[in-house]
Amino acid sequence: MALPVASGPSSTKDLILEVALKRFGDHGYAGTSLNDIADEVGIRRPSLLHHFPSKEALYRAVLFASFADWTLLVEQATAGTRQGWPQVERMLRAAFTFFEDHPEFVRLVRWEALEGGPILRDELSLLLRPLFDRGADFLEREMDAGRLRRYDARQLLLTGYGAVLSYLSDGQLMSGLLDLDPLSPAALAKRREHVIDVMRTAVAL
Amino acid sequence: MALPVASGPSSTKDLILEVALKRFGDHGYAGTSLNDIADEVGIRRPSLLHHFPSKEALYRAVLFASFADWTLLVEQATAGTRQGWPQVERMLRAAFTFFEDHPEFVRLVRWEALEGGPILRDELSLLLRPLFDRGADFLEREMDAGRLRRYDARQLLLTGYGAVLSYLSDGQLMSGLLDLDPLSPAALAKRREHVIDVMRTAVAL
DNA sequence: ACACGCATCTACCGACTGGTCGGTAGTACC
DNA sequence: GGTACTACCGACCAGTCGGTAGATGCGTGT
Repeated sequence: MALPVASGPSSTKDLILEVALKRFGDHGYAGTSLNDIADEVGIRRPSLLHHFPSKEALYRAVLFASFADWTLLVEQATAGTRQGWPQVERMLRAAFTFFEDHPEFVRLVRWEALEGGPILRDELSLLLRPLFDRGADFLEREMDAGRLRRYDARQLLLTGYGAVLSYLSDGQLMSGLLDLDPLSPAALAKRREHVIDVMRTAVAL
Repeated sequence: MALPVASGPSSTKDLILEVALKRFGDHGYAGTSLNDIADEVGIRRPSLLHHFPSKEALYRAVLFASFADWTLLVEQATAGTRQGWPQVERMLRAAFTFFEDHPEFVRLVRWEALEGGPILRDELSLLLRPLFDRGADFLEREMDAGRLRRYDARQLLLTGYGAVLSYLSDGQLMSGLLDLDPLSPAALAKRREHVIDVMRTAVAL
């Protein structure tokens, strides 16, 4: 009985998903061809289409698989009964760590948010909305209890979303504006602590 | 001598630029075909290629024209000698108004930041960097003078960038998470005041 | 030994891509 | 009345796209 290794996709299908996630994340849906993916997997395009019936089906599978990971992390990070700023910081740190470990996911989400195709509008929103509402409810509860400074809870969530994801998704732009590699561990740590610092000053009491 | 009307492109070339900006902003470089643009302009593709020698040349022209507008706005908003938070708020409001008026520009920048093609890396960064440095210098000066709370100035700029642009670029995602049209005047005003509110709390003294 | 099913292949399709070619109106200048 | 120029067009090019059809090989169960 072999140990399941985190980074070792055994089946061809898993390998396709892994490669597709990278390619879609790097170049978006329109900018990625099935040949690109198949070549990197080491098979021909028809073989790829044997595992997934169409390009859109593959893209959908990649998107939902990634999103499931994200949902799982949110569940873990929001378990427990912590309150006020400590819980906000806990969530921020968990999100940051997750995004650092899944940079392709961040970029995939950004492509999807930008393109705004039917998948996002009709299906992904339905999955995202509960998480968003839960976060907003938490913030509102804590604001009511006087443990956080009062803002519009939903707007605050979007501000955090933008502050964290923009940095991680816009790599080329960042490396043109900053002096060191924006995705290096040092730069990521700096970014993380800065966002937490700003948010703490803005919302903690 | 005719009055130059802001929204009236007289020549075919200007019309092409206008349509191309919209298409590239909506679907990105790879997701836009020259036929799409030519059809909307009302000419055939060869005629379009008579005005611009290639797709990339057209894209480049669109990008630099938009960027020139943005540079101009920054110049205007930073003229004068205002200090501390009032100047930060002034810049924030100017930027927000500009982005509201040029939604295609916001999305174009986001596509470019995400795709990270050679244009961004080799040329756009050179134009963006001075603006970025100037902003960072201003913030550092004001922090040194004790008129703003101390942060890493460059990180703070990036935080503002993400907070403002993410909302405006990710329209479909926002409309799935918020209840009213995220680009309606009411929603935009709400977003603007929220971002300013958070930033004021975070940096004003 | 044989049949079955899965994974993969080669070969091909129609649609579309960015780009080129030759040609044709209309117009301005000399 | 030439001549030259701009703006446009239809036809065509080679290449790529996503997707399909049919054959081959290979492992397994009977």
